[in-house]
Amino acid sequence: MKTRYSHRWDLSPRDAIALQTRLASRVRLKNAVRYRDIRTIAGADVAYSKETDYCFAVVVVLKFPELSVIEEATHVCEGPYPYVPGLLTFREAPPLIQAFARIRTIPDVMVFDGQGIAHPRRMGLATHLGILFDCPSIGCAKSRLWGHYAEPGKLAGSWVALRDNRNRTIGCVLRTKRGCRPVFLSPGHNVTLPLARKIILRTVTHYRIPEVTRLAHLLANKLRRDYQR
DNA sequence: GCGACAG
DNA sequence: ATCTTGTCGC
Repeated sequence: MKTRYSHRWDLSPRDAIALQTRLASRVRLKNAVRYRDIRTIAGADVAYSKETDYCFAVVVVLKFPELSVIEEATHVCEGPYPYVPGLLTFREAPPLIQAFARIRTIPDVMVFDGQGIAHPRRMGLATHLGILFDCPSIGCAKSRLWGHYAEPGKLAGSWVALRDNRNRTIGCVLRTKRGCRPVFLSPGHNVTLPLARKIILRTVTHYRIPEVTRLAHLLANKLRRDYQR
């Protein structure tokens, strides 16, 4: 699978921010897919090596809602963009795009370990890649980057809205498992928050993290191990 | 100046 | 995110 649009990634933080602001106008927050038509879902993640400066990207495609693995693809590269809050996309998208290039199944939805529109410029990793691939996408982060919220209920499945400074809903804080910290869900591109929540809840099995990104995360760590170390 | 800050 | 084994608790 290849991106429909592309641009440079070696931008200075200042230019990267300007690009995010420009791209933000392209986000579409309506459903481009119906829940009952979802047959495949992709999860992506990147692992890093502290000493070698290498990064290991993984994309896994699962059958939905069965969650059986259909395809896996990886990409290893060196010298990723540094981590800068708000610019995670510039660090993870380049290797992920290469991994996606090795996937032959075009997924109905993509899920990323990071934010969607719950971002200072509404351009988190999931939104940015959703736009470049022109594919419905969801951001499922383990912690907050942007927005305010009240603690969600204690029971699995309970959630509260995540809102920005102007009190607009930009996502939700979802308790996927009782006794566990919640996850931060936000629409990436071409999906509404209700649909994103429905999809993610159907993708959570025995862990706090939905299977798609959890599997990608495990595979990325395995790739780093098997590589050399 | 101080606190916040996806992975 | 990364460096890391055992271990406290349900």
